Amino acid sequence: MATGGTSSSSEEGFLSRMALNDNKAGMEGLNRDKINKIIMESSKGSRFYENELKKEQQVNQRIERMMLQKAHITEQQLSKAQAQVEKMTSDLERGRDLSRVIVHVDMDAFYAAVETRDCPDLMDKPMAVGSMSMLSTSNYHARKFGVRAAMPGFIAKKLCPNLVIVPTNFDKYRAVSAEVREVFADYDPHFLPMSLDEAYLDISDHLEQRRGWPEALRTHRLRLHTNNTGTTWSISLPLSLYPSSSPCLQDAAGGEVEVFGTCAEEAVREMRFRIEQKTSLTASAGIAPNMMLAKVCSDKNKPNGQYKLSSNRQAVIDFIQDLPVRKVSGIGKVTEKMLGALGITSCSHLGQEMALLALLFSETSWHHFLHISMGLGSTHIERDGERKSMSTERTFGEMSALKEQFSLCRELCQDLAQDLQKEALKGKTVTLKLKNVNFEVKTRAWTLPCAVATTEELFAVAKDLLKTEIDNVSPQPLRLRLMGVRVSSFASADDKKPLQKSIVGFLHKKQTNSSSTSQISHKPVKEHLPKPPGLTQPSACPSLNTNTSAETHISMSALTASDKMTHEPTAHASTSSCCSTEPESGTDSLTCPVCFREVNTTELTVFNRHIDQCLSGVTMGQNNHTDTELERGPSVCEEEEEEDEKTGGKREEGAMEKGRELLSRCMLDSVGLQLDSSAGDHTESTTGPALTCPVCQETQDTNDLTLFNLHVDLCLNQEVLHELGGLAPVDRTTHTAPPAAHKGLCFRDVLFTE
DNA sequence: GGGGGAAGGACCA
DNA sequence: TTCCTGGTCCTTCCCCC
Repeated sequence: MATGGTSSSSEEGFLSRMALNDNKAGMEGLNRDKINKIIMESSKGSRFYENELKKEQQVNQRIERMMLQKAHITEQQLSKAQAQVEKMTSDLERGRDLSRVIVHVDMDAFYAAVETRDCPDLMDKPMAVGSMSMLSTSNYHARKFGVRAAMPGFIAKKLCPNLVIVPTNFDKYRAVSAEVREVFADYDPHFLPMSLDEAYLDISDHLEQRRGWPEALRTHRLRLHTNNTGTTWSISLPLSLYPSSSPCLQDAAGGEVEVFGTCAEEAVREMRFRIEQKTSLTASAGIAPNMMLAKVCSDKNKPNGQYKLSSNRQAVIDFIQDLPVRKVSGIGKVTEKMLGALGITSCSHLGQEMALLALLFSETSWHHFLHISMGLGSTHIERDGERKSMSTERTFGEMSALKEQFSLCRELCQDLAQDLQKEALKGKTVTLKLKNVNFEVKTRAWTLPCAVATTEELFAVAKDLLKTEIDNVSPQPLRLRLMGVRVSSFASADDKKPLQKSIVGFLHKKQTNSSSTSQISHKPVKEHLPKPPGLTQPSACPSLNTNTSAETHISMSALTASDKMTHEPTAHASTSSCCSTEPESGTDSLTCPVCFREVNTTELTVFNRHIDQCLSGVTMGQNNHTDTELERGPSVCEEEEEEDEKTGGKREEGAMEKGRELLSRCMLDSVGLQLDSSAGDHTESTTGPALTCPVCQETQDTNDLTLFNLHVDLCLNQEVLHELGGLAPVDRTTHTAPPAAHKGLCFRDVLFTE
């Protein structure tokens, strides 16, 4: 039921949001009114409906603000914007590239088609793949009833009582997708898959080669297929579905063959033919000079069809003229509605109102609109760069019990940790996503100074974020219907490189450390530095390895933590001189990884003592190192020191304590890493002083680093388990870190076991 | 005022 | 009775420097 005060006009508006989106192949000419009535009746009064109503109102408010803004635009502003648009238009026009042949291939009703292929009984029935909660796709029979992807199954059933709902089988779809991709690769080895059933290809190079191909290379034989019931049938479709200039011939064995031509349309027709031969599934394709247009074109003759847009400017402009904005990828229901409020429904309108759009929308948005209105898009297909985030989430019936919530949280962290491990990723930002029973979504994120990846590390952060949310609604229970955990801010490729074999490398004289300088110096210094520990971070750096001993020190990505704490200061030390290509020579000093100062000694014993003092805080009175110093490094350190003198050195000691602790912990990571790398080389590792465990502080009766590592692992695990009980996110209003168990960490003996 | 993190939302398949 | 999942990008807000 609509909330009080809901006017009929807002319901009308709401209907546009909830109503059938028939912007999909196979859904033209439906009885929209009848379908929408059923959808509304099924949805009204539900929490989902209420939430949609709320979102609709927010969009309406956005539109109102926009219209108000529009009313205040002066002629002068408009003409200025017009000049700006015109300049940009001519710049873009000059750069227009019509030389590439881009193809967008989309499998027809993919999941449904796979299921139908494997169960021909479904052939003539309306069917959908998914569940009563949600459908992934539907076949063309079902679409005639208004049943489509992203529709709940129970509503679909009301629209089409005879609908057969088949559960999803992603393993099967992945296998078929792999077969399809094998065909794609023959036309563009660098094709860009967008999902299991969709890809972009640049076939320009293929066409170049194809022109010189003999007919035999362009001839494909029709094959017989056998389905899983043992029935054999010819999968050759009527040739009319493959309109071609080339004849259908018979080969020597009497089988039918198809000869394809050399032009783009023929190449794509051949590709679709081969996909169909290989998988018994049909695909549709669009051929155009860029990705944006190819995507629109692939929808033109769906299903089992293709459309080519000529590579000349006028053809592109003509094609764009009457294209509804909603057909363009990237323009969804909200943008469509906002543009609609300005009277813009087609791409030609978009072009006409560009000056207005430049004043009402952000630069990114109106630039995007301008590209669309000119029919411009990317002509360079490149695979996505590095992954930006990884997440897992789960929807369930109402969950209010704390125990269940924390247990699920841990499960999600575990799943995510496994996924991260598969791709050897570690990230610094952990985000908890919660959707309550009213469909309100909240995300709560925390960024750590070190990259994390294990279940315990993720859970340590996620559970604190969850706890905070639970506390916020207390004494009411947190009534959830979805929970998710995401990790982002992955360590960059640079960070992953083993810049330094061990922390000892860092302690070498600066001139010996040119490699790390060259790796890092091109980036702004600040980017590489950890946030001031204890100032904005939640809890003890969970990058403490909590893995089992087998994996504790070998993780490559663990380098990120050590990089942050060991390489960066080095980079820092060299940053001051990085502009000079001349390495500093003749320096008889070592740089302290804690205070970043140069210690005038090359004696490790003396230097060790200095580090110990820095870490234990004994020298605080003399040093007054602050977290800010830790962040900025030596060049700023001195200025701060002067400032400190002026301000009487009043700094937050608690924060400093945290900073030292955090630093110590992150350095422990480095130590672990070093130990492990040395552990692989026993000839080097079995000499040296007795080893003192940096966690329990006890001297171990062994020189064997493998054994010693095992001991440290055990101690660390215990330490972390202890900590997991007491982590609390930082109070963002006061910016103080939560208390965490601090141990005066002395890892000198471990550091210098060379 | 700019940079950057957090939060939320749009959009896609 | 019942409305997904996993990802990217963008905008807005706020804090800090």
